[in-house]
Amino acid sequence: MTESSLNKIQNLSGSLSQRVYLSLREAILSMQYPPGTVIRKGAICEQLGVSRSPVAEALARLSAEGLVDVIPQSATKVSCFSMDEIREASFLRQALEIAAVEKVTQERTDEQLAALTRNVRMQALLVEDKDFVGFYQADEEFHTLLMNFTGFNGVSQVLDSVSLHLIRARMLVLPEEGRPAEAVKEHQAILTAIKNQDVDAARQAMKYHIGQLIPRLLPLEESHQEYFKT
Amino acid sequence: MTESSLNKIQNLSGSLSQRVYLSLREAILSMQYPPGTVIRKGAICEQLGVSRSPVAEALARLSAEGLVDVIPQSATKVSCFSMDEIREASFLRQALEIAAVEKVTQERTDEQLAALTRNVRMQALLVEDKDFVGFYQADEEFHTLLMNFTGFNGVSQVLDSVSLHLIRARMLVLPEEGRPAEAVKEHQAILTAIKNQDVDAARQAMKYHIGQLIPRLLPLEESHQEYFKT
DNA sequence: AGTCGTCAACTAACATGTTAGTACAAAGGA
DNA sequence: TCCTTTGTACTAACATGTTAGTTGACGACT
Repeated sequence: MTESSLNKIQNLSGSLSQRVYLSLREAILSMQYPPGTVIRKGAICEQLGVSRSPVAEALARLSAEGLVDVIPQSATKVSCFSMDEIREASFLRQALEIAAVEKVTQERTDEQLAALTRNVRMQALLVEDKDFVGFYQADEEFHTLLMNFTGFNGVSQVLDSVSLHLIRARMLVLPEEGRPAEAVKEHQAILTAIKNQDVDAARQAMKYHIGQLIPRLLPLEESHQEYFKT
Repeated sequence: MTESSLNKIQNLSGSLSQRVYLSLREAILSMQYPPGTVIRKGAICEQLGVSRSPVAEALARLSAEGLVDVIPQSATKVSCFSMDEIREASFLRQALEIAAVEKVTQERTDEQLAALTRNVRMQALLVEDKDFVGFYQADEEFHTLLMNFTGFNGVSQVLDSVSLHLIRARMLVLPEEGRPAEAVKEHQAILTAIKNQDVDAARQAMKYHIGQLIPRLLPLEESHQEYFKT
């Protein structure tokens, strides 16, 4: 692998710093750069054909988000998981998703309900066809739709930023037999509550749904010990 | 004002970038740099006696947090308020504080309850003495205590980062007659719910408490039109 | 007089040179 | 043999030089 494992930044838009940031972030979240990987500014510069300034800025942002740990004057590493961080991220995600689903349940329009219904139907079809990649995307879209239906444009990005560690850790979890089908059922429960404008039911359904991730992540601390903080 | 309105960075710790970041952030949040203020890298460099690199990095972080708007190749300005952003920040804060108070209500220890009780008592005394600055600090401490009692170390920082626009806007609200006393009562209601381990009451009390801020911020859009996005 | 095009001044963005702190390894002493 | 020490190689952090894009004002043309 002499060639870069980074996405070509030519395909991205924005300033160089922005493109470098997106490229590195993608590499980290997709586990192409697994936890513990040493990131050297020089190597990144060479691979992407840019100078050290935009790379430094990108790494500063990743550091602020907790995706990389900078050891001053020494090295920069992709940050390791810690079960505490994962639990915290799950807590934050739960808080945000619950608040969002409560608001949407109360204020939903028929169009919004229709869009969500369409999405969940699609999920069911994709699982039936065993198209798990497609289901994964539809799953993400379901949650993004909910966030956008709150009427607040930024909450989706905030959710992403607090869920970073979850997204990354989830890449390690093999798709368990039957889990996608369960997830669809949970989404349907949420949808039903939204349809009925039952705030308590929506909250409970969402709480349960988000809570399902942590137990599936727990075994990782044993099975991928090398990715965790000691 | 030839002399800097920025805090001296010598008093801060960490890397130069970090210190510049903290200094600028403080200036923005305290409204020393009101919305719309043009920030020139050169001027900051001169005032703080550093070169452009750490300033650039600091501004990049502030930009990512939404405190400054960078106009490419042209200028950097302290971002203006928008009522949408403020509503969104309030929504996010409500989501986090509610989740936190629910968790603390369920899992609280006697020591935690005692610390909160002590804090609220202090609040009442400070209001009685008309020490509103002291009350403001105790108020903040109350919420910080709650966050820390969730057991998650980072939630307090996440709360700060989503509440940035609220903190800044609140600087414009004059202390209304009687409001601090009301706030103490609301804190007492939250405390009582925590004491009784009544999750629903805690949620309702917190929701009400956080919700009180928005109506008090609404008049700003008229009275300080110059600080708002057009 | 009003409008459009041009140009000069200024800025952020980027590239590159310089400094200083860290880590690791080899050598010397206990 | 193990611990300490010292020196070297490497890195992030910082300073500074360079580029390119934007803005606003001035002047020419309508």
